[in-house]
Amino acid sequence: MTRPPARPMRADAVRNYERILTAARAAFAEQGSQAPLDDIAQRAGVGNATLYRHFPTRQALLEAVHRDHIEALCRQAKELLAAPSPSEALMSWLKAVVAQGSTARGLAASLMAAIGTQEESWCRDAVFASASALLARAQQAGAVRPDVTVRQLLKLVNAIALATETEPDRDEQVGRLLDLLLDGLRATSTS
Amino acid sequence: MTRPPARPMRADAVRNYERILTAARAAFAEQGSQAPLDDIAQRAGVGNATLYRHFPTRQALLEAVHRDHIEALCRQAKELLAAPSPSEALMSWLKAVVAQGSTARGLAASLMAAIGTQEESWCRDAVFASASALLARAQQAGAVRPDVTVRQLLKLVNAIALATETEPDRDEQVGRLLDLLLDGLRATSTS
DNA sequence: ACCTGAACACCGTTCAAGT
DNA sequence: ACCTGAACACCGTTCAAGT
Repeated sequence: MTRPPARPMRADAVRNYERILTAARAAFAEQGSQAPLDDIAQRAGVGNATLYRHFPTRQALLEAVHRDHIEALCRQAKELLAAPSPSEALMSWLKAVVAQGSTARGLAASLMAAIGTQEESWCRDAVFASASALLARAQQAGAVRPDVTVRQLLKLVNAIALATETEPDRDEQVGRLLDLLLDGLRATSTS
Repeated sequence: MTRPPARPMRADAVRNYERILTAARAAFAEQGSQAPLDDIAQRAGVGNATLYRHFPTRQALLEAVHRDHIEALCRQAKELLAAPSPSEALMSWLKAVVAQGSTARGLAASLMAAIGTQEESWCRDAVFASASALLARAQQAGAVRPDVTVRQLLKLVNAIALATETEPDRDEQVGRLLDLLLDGLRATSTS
């Protein structure tokens, strides 16, 4: 239900939808993913109930805001599936995931929440699909432990993104932590 | 300031202090670390302002509630410093940290918040001291990468605890994720 | 000194009334 | 259909008044 405009939408509704997204993007960037929804509505120049009408939950709003980023990640995953080295492809993608999560404040929290949820989540499904394909290929190539699940992998990667969100030297930190994790993922050469 | 009773405390104040702790422990266990403070005050049979008087912030209350657990972890760290294998000592301790974080709901979040904070935190100092000693010993023994910092280590470990907090098969998950991390921490034998 | 309930502020959610 | 502001509920924080 956080999918596109569905079908026919009144012109003012479309405009409000877009304005809310723009306002939310700015608010999340400035104040983090806990930014007050009333603030966002006010920035967008709409009533608070209108925000709620378009986005029933905060999670829905977060996913919509980060939709471009997530779609970019999915596209990148698709390209990487054609890369020569399955393990390097997976590694590259995970780095991109954390990079996105670090750049776009709130994306990490958004993903983490989506991973955990039981409910319908377009965001989770998309990310899971991308990660699954890359992981499976790396495992079939014998480059990554066969007992690692997509869920575990994403949880860990997002945990890193979360853990470093407020760090002063974010980029440096992310690189090192991710290297640690990726080393742990490697299948031991001696079976 | 989350330290012990300081100095002379009126009898009823001491009793209230204890009752709040007991109530908070139960509330955090049932509802997680976001349990309403008003609920806790009501359970304890005190005014909400009394809770606030004893514990100025939620963080202070969380630390006080988990004080026993944290002290247990510190004691264990001290013992493990005398263990024959520095690397196994570190590994054991980290497992204990996650186990505590998983058992006592809210502890993981509490620690994570403490690690990140700039402010005075008895909790953070104690855990940092324990972790530092064990990590340094393992690094000096050449068993763990020399470029891993205490901060990174604790962030990762707590991220695992956080990431698995709501998992159905928690114990299983924790074990596997921690193994992955610990493998990554190992110094490569070929220098 | 310490406790208390009430007041205040803030924010999410719902609803009756508008167009 | 969709929008709106106001109402309501919830919770954290502060304060004036009590003992």
